[in-house]
Amino acid sequence: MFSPSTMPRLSPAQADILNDLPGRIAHVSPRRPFREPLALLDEVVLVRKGLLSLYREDGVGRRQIVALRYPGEGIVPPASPPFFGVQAIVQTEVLLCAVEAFNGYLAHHAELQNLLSQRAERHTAISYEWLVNNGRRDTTARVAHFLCEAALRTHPESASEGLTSPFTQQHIADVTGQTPVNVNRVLGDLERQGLIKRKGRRIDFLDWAELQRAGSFQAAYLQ
Amino acid sequence: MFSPSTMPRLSPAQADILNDLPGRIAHVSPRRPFREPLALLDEVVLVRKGLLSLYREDGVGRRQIVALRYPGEGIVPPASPPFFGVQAIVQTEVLLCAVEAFNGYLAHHAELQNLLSQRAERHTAISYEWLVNNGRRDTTARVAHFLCEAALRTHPESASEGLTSPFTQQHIADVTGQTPVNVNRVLGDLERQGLIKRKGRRIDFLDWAELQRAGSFQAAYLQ
DNA sequence: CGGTTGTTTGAACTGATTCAATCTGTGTGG
DNA sequence: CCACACAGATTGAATCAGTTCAAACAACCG
Repeated sequence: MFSPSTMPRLSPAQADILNDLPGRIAHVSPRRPFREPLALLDEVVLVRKGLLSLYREDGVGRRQIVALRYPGEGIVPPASPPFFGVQAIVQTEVLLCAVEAFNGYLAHHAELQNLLSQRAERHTAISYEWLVNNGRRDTTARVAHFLCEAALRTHPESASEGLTSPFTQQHIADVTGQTPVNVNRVLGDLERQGLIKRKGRRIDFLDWAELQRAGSFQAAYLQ
Repeated sequence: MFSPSTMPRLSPAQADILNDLPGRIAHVSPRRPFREPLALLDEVVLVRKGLLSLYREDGVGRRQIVALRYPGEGIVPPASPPFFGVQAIVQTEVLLCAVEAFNGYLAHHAELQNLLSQRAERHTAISYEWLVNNGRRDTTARVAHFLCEAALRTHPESASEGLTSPFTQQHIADVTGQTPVNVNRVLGDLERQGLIKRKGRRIDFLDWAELQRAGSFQAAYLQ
């Protein structure tokens, strides 16, 4: 079920269309890649529950997560074989919809077209922001920024309180371009600075304003 | 004039459509930003000659170039005010086309739709690749990679020979997320390693295969 | 309970930044 | 044709952020 209540920025009308879409449900385990890079991807993938990552691997086996797909978001397979792989961050439920069927719907539902172009625009904005993050900010800012973004993307209305992080420190390292060891130290720093408080997977934000400042985070790019 | 001969990956039919597009020609100087971040951008921008950069600025004034637009490529303004700025790398000639007029053409020319979605796909691929570059590769690889990409995007057929670089070392630093000082050292290293040879703006590739290896460059993502 | 996955910590090392100075090339005006 | 200005390139020395390697620890699960 696609539902506006659990999926930020999804209108009821848009949810209805997604629920009408033909296709099959699949469950994706975080353990192994769902699709390897360059493997055939001939269906539109829509996340219903959980969280997917798109990643690239460098020649040397160093992994970089290049995008995330939260519930209500999806992946439209490129015309040429995709150079990225897909792997779940947590146990994930997806709707797989044949490209032709999807395009059929697309042609007749302006609302779906809108949704798609909005999402594309937003994902582009996020890519650019990540580029700034990895290119121009120090590791502390990168992690702080990522935490802010993750909280806002999961539940915008209560982002300032924190999030129950689905990510391992390795994941955060793969997004922010560092080693898991350093991510650990940075998280420790943020905690010592009184910006966050960790208990298990839960990360409470103790000072939302200051955390955003530490990450040079400005929510505008998420629209 | 949009022409397949000077614009890689542009079919004659696509060139015809672009040449039919209504709009005004403008000349953009590399000195100052064409559009500041968040400034109104209500026209489609199409590069006819030259080279544009899309950039973001961090709070601290550190600049990151997030995308480049070569001749035949363009910028479709996002629905919300763009969080990126636009600045020319060299003196550039653009066609500015009102969004409504452009959308009118778009609705009636499948070929233009194809062009647009191909380009969008390609630009996404490049963003992801840059993310890997900045996140996971050392500075030498980043510069080598960037040189390979730049040569291929300007003249695919003779990329292996090198390029007449329109970029200052500052530009390369802004793309690859480092300091211009270090870019200088890296270029020196590449030259000392016998991979490139510089005379002024001209960069000759002495060992195309090895340069690609040094940059973990695999052209597939450019399709 | 043993195995696996993830987190935490320490110590040594190194690549890249920073800051500052110098050098080179190009264009402009006298 | 020279003098000057300016943008960009080059080099050196000191510093530091982040990596690497290695090991211990904690939490979770069948």
